[in-house]
Amino acid sequence: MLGASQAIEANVYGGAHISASAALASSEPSVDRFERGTIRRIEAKEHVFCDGDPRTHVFRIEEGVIALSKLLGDGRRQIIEFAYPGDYIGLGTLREHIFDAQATCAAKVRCLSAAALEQEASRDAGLALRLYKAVSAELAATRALLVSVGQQSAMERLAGFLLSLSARTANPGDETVVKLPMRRSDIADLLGLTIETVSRTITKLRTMHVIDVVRGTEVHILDIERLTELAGQ
Amino acid sequence: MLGASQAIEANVYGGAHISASAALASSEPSVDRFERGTIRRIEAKEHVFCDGDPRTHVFRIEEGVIALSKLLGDGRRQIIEFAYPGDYIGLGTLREHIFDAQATCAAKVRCLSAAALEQEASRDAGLALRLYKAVSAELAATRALLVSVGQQSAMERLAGFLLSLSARTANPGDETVVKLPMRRSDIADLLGLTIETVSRTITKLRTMHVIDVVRGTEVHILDIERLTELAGQ
DNA sequence: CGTTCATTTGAGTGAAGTCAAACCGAGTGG
DNA sequence: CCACTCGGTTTGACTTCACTCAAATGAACG
Repeated sequence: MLGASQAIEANVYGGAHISASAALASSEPSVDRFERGTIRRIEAKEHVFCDGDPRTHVFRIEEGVIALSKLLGDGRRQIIEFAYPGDYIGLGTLREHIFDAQATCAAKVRCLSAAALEQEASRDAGLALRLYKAVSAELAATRALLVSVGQQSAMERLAGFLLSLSARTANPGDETVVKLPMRRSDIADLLGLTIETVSRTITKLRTMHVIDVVRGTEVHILDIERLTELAGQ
Repeated sequence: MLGASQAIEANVYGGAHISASAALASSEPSVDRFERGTIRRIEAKEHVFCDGDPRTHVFRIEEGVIALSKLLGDGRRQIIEFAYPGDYIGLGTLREHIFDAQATCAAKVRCLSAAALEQEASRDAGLALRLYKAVSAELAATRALLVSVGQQSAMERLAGFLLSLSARTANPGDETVVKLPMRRSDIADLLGLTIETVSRTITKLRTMHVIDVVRGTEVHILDIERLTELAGQ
């Protein structure tokens, strides 16, 4: 059906710890309109929007990574997903955002009017259906993360995270080099662990010669089979 | 806008640990067609569908509770949501189910053709938009559960769960009596805990005189303020 | 070269897990 | 009506994985 739907299914089956909503793009002119919003540049750690802000826009990531997260009163934070280029954030039906969206590194996003999008979708079944599929894919990815956080050990979570990153962002053809465009604290808050546990687990994977880490931000997967085993099912 | 949307928002803001997708019902005749599927009776512990089954139907819960869960190879299980009467399960775009749906107690579901639903939605923007909103509400609920499982202590998770159950299922007017139509193991698998921890935590709440438990399955909330505090933010 | 921020490593603690046994209520059949 | 079973729950004793606190190391930058 849609050109994008295959990419979505691939993501979902990959058991993603990251967003999987790339279904809105379309070649129809009636939709392209929403692809023409202004570009906004975001600094590392800058917010795209905050918990409680009115939901005026939907954003498509053009460059960089945006972390969607919930901050609890005492400083604990859960990251819900990392949104990569092609992903949309801010979809939904609520009038206000209920999460923070913060860049983990310098990024660019395209701003699309939420009201215009919703209005057009109420007339255009094709667009509404793409919205449905985009959110469904995101739901599947969030459920996969929930399974990981609820049931798996630190090692399983981290191995699974690296594999999902690899499947999602590595150059096609070379799945062994994975860039980590976020701090350890972001990974920790995604996986429901602490910075120290993430660091120790990465170290363990290095001493096992399953991965190699270059300058802290680039992971080379040396033994993808072993890594897959370590990720559990 | 839609009559159901208010119910959805109430659920989402309630920080639900349970499903929140009651957006499909409509008074339009073109949609009512999908509300006329056959009723299927489900025994306690019986499956509505299994992980891997072709996704031929969407189901609306009419009675009882259905647990959506993922089973890992070694027996660990994560429950994704409890679906209550009015909720839909089996929505999405994948050709196969990727979760188990199992009754926690005797239940009835209405079976609706997934193909017919999707086909109708590709013509009817209103239906497609309702699908979008239903899945969006479910996404918000799943995210809330992820935050709880990823960041909160056993006590916080259980207190939050009891409150969300109370908001969702207690008789309007008396939010203090909550029926638990599932085993301790189901609660444990939803919250990412063990049976023993769930049991111990319930016992602690009882000795604190925050709740009272009748015959193991009926919780009386004695001090809802204290319970709310214990649930954290 | 010093400052700052992020990461790693170490030592000790604790919340939740495991294993095991006791308890309880609902059926069932003698 | 009681004894027995059976699934589910509770409680107890002990263990462990991940957390906390603290210090050392490393990388980036003016």
